[in-house]
Amino acid sequence: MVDLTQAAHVVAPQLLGALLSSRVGGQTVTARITEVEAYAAVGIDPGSHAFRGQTPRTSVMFGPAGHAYVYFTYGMHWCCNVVTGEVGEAGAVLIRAGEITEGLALAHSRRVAARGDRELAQGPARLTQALGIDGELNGTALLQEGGVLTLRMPEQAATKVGVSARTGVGGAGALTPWRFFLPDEPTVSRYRPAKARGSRLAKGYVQNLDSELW
DNA sequence: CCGGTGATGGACT
DNA sequence: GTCCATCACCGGA
Repeated sequence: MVDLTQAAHVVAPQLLGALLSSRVGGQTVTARITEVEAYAAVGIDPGSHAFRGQTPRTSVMFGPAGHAYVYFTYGMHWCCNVVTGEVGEAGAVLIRAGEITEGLALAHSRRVAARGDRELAQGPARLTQALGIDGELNGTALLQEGGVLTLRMPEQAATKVGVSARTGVGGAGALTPWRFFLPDEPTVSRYRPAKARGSRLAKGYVQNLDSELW
């Protein structure tokens, strides 16, 4: 069984294959998680929202594991994290992409721009949109039956896991390879290293590392 | 398939 | 004022 009170980068690869379901308006949409990113405890990860300490926005991250930290970004997008670690640590795993396995019609109605099933949840903001997740669900418990959001762990842990640097994180935070994904899954978002635009800095990052490296 | 760019608002320095 | 844990759309190849 997955222990969510462990560090985020330990929990993150174990969430690959997990099923995240939302029941909004009485209808269920389920995504099988194919890509995640880990954000470490307060003070040790410059890429984490919690790095500089607790603020009103990040208060959920400092609470107990197994709750959803949902935040708003770029003026229009929501992203969903699973809080990990002990209370006060503020670890989190960002759910970056998934395959919609239930509620395809409803997911398409929420994501009109998606050209096919694979694009429904291919990316963190696309996934929240397909599942109808927004800021109202910030702080929701994920491990209780009958909740609006439910996270069901995979029956078997993934044996083959892709590893890379995190997508939108630059600076010192880019040094830790804490993006994990299921190889050969079409729903994994295309890899775009931080600061790739016009910069040669991120060019050399490895896209797929052996799982032995972590 | 690929890279470039505008949209858009809130958190934080 | 600056920086985003991003997406959709456009044009070029």
